[in-house]
This record gives sequence, structure tokens and C-alpha cells, in this order.
Amino acid sequence: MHAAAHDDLLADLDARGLVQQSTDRAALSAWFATPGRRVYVGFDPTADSLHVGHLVALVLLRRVAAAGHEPVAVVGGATGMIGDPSGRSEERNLLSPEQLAANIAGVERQIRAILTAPGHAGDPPSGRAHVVNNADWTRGIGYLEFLRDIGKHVPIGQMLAKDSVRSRLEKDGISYTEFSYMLLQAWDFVHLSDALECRVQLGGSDQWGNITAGIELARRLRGRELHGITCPLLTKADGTKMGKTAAGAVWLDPRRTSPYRFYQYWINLDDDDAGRCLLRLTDVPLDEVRSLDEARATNPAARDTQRRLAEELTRLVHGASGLEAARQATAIFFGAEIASLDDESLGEIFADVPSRELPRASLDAGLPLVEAFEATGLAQSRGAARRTIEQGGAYVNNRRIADAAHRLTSADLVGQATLVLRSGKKAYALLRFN
RNA sequence: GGGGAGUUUCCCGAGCGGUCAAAGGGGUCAGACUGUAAAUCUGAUGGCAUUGCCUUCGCAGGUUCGAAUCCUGCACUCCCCA
Repeated sequence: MHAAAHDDLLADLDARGLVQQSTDRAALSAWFATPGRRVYVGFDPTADSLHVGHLVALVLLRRVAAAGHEPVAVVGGATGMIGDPSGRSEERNLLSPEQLAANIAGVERQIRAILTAPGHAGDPPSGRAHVVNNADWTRGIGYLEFLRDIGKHVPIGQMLAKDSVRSRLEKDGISYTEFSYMLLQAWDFVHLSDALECRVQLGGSDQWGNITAGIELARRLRGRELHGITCPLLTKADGTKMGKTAAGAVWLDPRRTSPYRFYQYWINLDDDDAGRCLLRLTDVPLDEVRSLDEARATNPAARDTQRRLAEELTRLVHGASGLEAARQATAIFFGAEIASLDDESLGEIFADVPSRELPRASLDAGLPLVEAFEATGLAQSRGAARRTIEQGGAYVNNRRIADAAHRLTSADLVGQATLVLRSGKKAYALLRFN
């Protein structure tokens, strides 16, 4: 990223509101004065896909690269076996080795894709990116060895003082396993400073305790000074977590969250949230962010910020083709005319909409609309379907049908065998006939 | 161990022999308004069918023409005294 290549990383993070806490600024600044510095962020493979909550960390790594340094993404093959107690009120369930392996594979693939995706102006990322698995340097260490070489240098008093541990001790307690988590992460940091000359760890504010544990360990073990920066956890104006919807988390994996729904998530954000996300999660230049802020203040209805945010992030995560698909689906979902589409494009556009197959013969006698609504799950019962229809909330192929006795026939088909039902403004379902 | 209060439809909460599928609020769904927002307003909200029928008020029995409402037993929850 040529324009940004030699910008000061710290200034960039500051300007975008991405610094919550950090170790000594002067020392950090001095270290970053040399290009090509390695900086790491850890990702624990708790699922086979990352979600929106991980975007800040991913984007942090991209900023590291943009500033002319080398991002190091650590996938927690080892730490994922233990479970990070940070920010958790309860003990986690352990993942099975098979599940963990699948998660690692999925998460690694996503990290690589994001770190190599082109930036907002289509420019490719500069420099090298490292993706490593902490199981690789943890696996071979025996328990006794670990206790003697690492555990010996970690005072229990400091461990007990960490928020993540203390809050758990005050509530339901914590297992020895999760208690030990921070030692593993601390050792990661020391190892990365040995192996890759990586001296800075970034993370969410809930990682501060784990990061400082690593810094402390390096000081005792190697007499080496490491640094850490945390960024504020991204939350929404209403206090809820970013990336949570009624339907669950918003995932980066298109099989879990389609590009359309991913795009829609950002489009639907509140003004303030969208502004903050644009600043923190995209590499849209600051002067453009500012002009969008102004545009939002004077003409919020245009929702330029939301649109821009959705475009940037959908392209980053799902690529240009994913963005195109999301836009196309958006046009259909809110535009109306469906009649001219064929079965194939219907299937693509409505990919993440529930669908139901019915025998073609059911159309011959006329399929009651109430039954169709119930069959697709758009209505929980025929009575509920009838109410929706009578209240004017039922649509067939985006045309309102207000007659509860209405029957569907083959004349209602779009393409050869598909029919699009809608309840209310946004709830769609597909009916296919064979 | 002794005394008292309770268990209602998704949630909270009225009902205390028929007019109760059960007030009110929340939630949810739909409509209007709108910026695919927030707020607000309107309607709907057990199931099935065109009057109507069926299943619901902790569980099991009973009294009654008729019970969520009365009686008996059981289970669970809460409060007070030991």
C-alpha cells in the first residue's frame, strides 16, 4: 500500500481509535521506526470459521502490513485445546481433537485470504504475512519441562491478579486447565520473539492480561523487552455485541453467513455504529471517512456510510464476486420484479432463504396459500398464515395477495418450477416443484 | 421440624363455579410512517375448520348440569419461626 507504506503505524491506530491500552509509547515508536518489524495477533480456533468479532484483529494485521511491517497471525492449535478464560464467565467445554483440527484448517484459510485480499483501492497488500500454529512449538514440550523452564518464572500472585482469573474465582471458579491458559499464551510471545524477532502483540482489550503475562515472562526468561497494544472491543451503541443478530453470529464463512446477509448486516447498522466501524474496520482513507461523517450528519437518509462500509467489508471477506452477488440479491429483495428471473438465478439469489420442495401435482388442484406459508415455515400454523395474509403481509413473487383463500397454480411459477413467497418486509421463502 | 404463600397461555401477571382460549403489560408477527434506522401509531397473537369443534391454567383423582376457579392426594418453588 504505497501511499500508506511508510505512515507511522501508531499514528494510524490512534487516528482510528484502535488503541485502548499500550506499553511504553516511546519504546514502541522507536521499535517501529525500522520497517519490516513483526507484530502478532492470536486467534483461537473455537469454531471452523471466524466471525465479525474477529474483524478488528484481522484488520489490525492488515494495518501492520500497510505500515510496512510484517503481520504474524498465530492460530491457537495449542491454546485452543485449553480455552481462554478471558471475558468468559464460565468454564468452556473442551473441543475434540478432530473438531479442533477442522477449526484450525478453516481459520487458517480465512486468515490467509483476508491478509492477502486487495485493499480499498484494489491495491495488493505489501510485504510478507506469516500464519503459524502455536501447537508446532508447544506440542514437543513435556509437562515437567514446562513446569521447570516456564512455570518456575511465573509468580502465582501475578496470575491471580489478572481480571480474567479474579473474576472467575469470585464466581463459579476456574479449573487448573483454564488457569494455565495464560502461561501458554505468554510462552507463545516469548517463542515468537525468539524465532521471528516478533516483539509486539496486538489484541482486543480482553487480551491485556495475557499480553502482559507474555511481556513479564520474556523479561524474566530472556531479559528482553516486549510490547503490547490492545484495541477497544467493538460494541454497538445499544450495548450489544457487534456481530450478533437474532439469528446468531455473523460469520465470515459464506456457508454459515451468505455474502448477502453479511452485506445486510452492515447496511442495517445504526448511524453511529456504522461510522465507528468504517473508521476501525476499513482502510478507507481518513479524509473520506470524515466526509462521510459529514454526509451522514446532513443527510442520514442516504446512508452512504452504511453502504460504503458494507461494500468494503463484503469485498474484503467475500471478494468482488461475493460483493456483486450481495448487491444483486439486495436489488431483488428490495426492488420487486421477480417474474423475469429463471430458476438458476433464483436459486443463487435466494441461496440462504429457506426452501421447500413439493410435488408438482399439488399445484394442479390449486395449492392453498395458507398451506404454502405453513410448509415453508414463513408461518407457524395455518391460522398464523391466514392472519398474515389478511393483514396484508403476504406476497407471492413480490406481489401482495390479501385473499386468505387464494390458491397457487402453475401460473404463479417463476421460471420452470420455482415460486417466491414473502411474509412482511424481508422474510422470504422459496417453493420448488418437481 | 413448625407456620404461611405460591405453581395460569412464549415471559411477567390478573382471574377465584358459568358471559374464560382466559384482563393488562412485555415479547413476537403484520400494517402505517420512515432511511432496509430509531421512535411512534394500528391490528393480530393456542390448534383445526366457512357458524363450530378440539387442546390449554403444576400432576393425578373427585364434587358439580358445568371448574383455571371448590375438595383430596402428590410434586416443585418461595417466605417466616426453630
